[in-house]
Amino acid sequence: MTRRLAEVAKKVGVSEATVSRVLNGKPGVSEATREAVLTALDVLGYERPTQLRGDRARLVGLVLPELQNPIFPAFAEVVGGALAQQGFTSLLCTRTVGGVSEADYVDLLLQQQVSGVVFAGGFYAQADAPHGHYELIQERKLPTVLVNAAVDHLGFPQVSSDDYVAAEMAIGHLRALGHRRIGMVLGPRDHIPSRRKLEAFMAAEEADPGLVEHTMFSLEGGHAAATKLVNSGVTGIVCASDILALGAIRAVRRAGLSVPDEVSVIGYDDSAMMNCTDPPLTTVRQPIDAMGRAAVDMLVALIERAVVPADELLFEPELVVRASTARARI
Amino acid sequence: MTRRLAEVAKKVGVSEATVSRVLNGKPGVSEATREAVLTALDVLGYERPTQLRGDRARLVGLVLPELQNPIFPAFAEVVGGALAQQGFTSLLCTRTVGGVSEADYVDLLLQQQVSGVVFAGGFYAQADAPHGHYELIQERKLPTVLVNAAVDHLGFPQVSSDDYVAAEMAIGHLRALGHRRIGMVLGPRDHIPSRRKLEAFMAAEEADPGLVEHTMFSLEGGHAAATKLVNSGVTGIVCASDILALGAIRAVRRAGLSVPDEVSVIGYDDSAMMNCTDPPLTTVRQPIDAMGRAAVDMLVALIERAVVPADELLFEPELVVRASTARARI
DNA sequence: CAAGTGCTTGCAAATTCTTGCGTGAATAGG
DNA sequence: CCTATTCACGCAAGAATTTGCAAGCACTTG
Repeated sequence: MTRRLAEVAKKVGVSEATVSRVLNGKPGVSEATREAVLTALDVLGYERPTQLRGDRARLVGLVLPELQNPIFPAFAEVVGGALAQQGFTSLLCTRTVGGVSEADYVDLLLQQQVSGVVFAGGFYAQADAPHGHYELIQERKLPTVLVNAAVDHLGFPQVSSDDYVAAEMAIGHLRALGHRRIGMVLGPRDHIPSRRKLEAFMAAEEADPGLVEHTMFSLEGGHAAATKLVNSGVTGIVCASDILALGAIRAVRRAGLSVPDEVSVIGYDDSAMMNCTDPPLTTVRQPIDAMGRAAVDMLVALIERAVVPADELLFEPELVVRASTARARI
Repeated sequence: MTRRLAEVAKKVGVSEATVSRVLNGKPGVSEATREAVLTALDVLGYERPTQLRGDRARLVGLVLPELQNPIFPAFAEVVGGALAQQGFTSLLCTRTVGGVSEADYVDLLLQQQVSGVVFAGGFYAQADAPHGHYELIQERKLPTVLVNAAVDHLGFPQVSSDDYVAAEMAIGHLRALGHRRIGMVLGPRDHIPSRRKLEAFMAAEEADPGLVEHTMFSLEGGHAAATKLVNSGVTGIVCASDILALGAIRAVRRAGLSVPDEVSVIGYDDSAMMNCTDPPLTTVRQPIDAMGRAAVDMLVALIERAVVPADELLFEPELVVRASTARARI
């Protein structure tokens, strides 16, 4: 009935093929014909068929594990801003304790016909967590980018900061200050970024596997883990997040020691306000600005059907020396 | 008999399936057909069965102005958790600098058929900001709850912490410590919670209107405002947010003075990590846990068609004395 | 608890658009 | 005047999208 392209073709007296070529800017159409088609297109008010995902919603899901650690809100702001610039709207999905799981959010996002998803700090980073929902995403060919180290077999493009180098920097900084007995507070054992940091730790000279503690990413976790390390006599503690580091500082003080005079503490992330803490926290900064932007660029490329290799893009972290680290006493 | 969806389908000359797809924003419908269906829907005054609307998505929008101030992520966690317990999923919408406005998010949420919306710190709190999108919500009768003081005429139920009392507490605390020259750093002039705090300030003894500064809610804003106040010789500064207070502390130190020995600073919110700052911040806590839960309860009641008065539920804040305030020197 | 109503959704058919290939016309060169 | 080359264009295969059918699901009703 409404053979729209065919109608235009008939009006101009050419074949559908020619009209199609004009619409797509393909060569092989004479200037006169092209113009005639263009005019008819205009007159008949032709609208190109909606390129489904591209034009429909322009929604992108951003899935985060929590909002307590300020790095995640900060990352959300970067990604949200970058997406907005490209004409996308971001939907922030945060796992809640008693409630919505990552898989639930994936279902939701698929149902809402989002154009793509950015995951940060999700289950993909934990070897023992369920990964079924990621397969679902792959089946549906939904453009997806992961932020920070993931388990191996997923095959999504990734944007990460280099955990190995970050741990090296932190340990190197402490060793340069004369620390020899250095402890590490990491996330769960199956957490890939923590594993990478552990590798760097084990590669360092005089590394003592007994001085590595695994815990949850919370202030209390950092406190508990650091208490054990302090009891083992460390003079320097490298933490896998700033929150852990704040917990560690509290633990050191509870033990009657001073930071940084007796024990140095290094965080990771450089989240907001870490320069307002007591003492201002020495930490390894994740370049979240660059990472967020890169993740969005990749995602948009995927959405536009470009071929993006499922590689991991590694970003170099940066040591930010403040006042929670000092020369070793002894 | 009254196959309502079928009726629309017949009128447009398509199948029920197509109408259903349009109603649910599913892909696979041409733009022309979609428009035709939408028109017919409008003409025939189709209303989707009430149950489907509530049951299908169980989505609630949570609209926040930013994520830099940790009070907003914290609030998002509370509300998200409370909603999850009630079987709702929250969609976090954050205004981004160059990008998506509050009105855009309202459009989006309406289009996504959310069951309700919670606004916190939105344009409703600013007298001079555009309010058109709130009217749109009222027209559509979308259940909505506002958090913290709003301009008068909107008529949504509200959950607020009592700004007047909060300011009284802060000022009372400083006066009890012997401070007489007290300054105040507030948000924009048209910001209702700031106005309420100003009222309390003006009602206090010896209040000097010259010691009130209005600024943006950012560390830099607090810094700038506090610098002026310090130059005016205040010994105590009451700030309208913790972030402003951190900026104020920085300003006091830049002026070569000490907090709290020479100038006392009080924040507002008691956001996370304010006990880790240097010095630990004395602040007035918003009971966000109770507020968030109350907001969700109200919203759920609204969604279930209960009658909820469009009142303002006032929550009592709480003074948390840490180490950024001390007895006045002189 | 079966039957019915109203809506949603998987699947396959129908429609619409894209593209490789070949034809024929116009032009140029021999 | 004949042949080679180029170029626009249509044909038709095939890729992609839209649409209806009918099964299925959630809920109500007899």
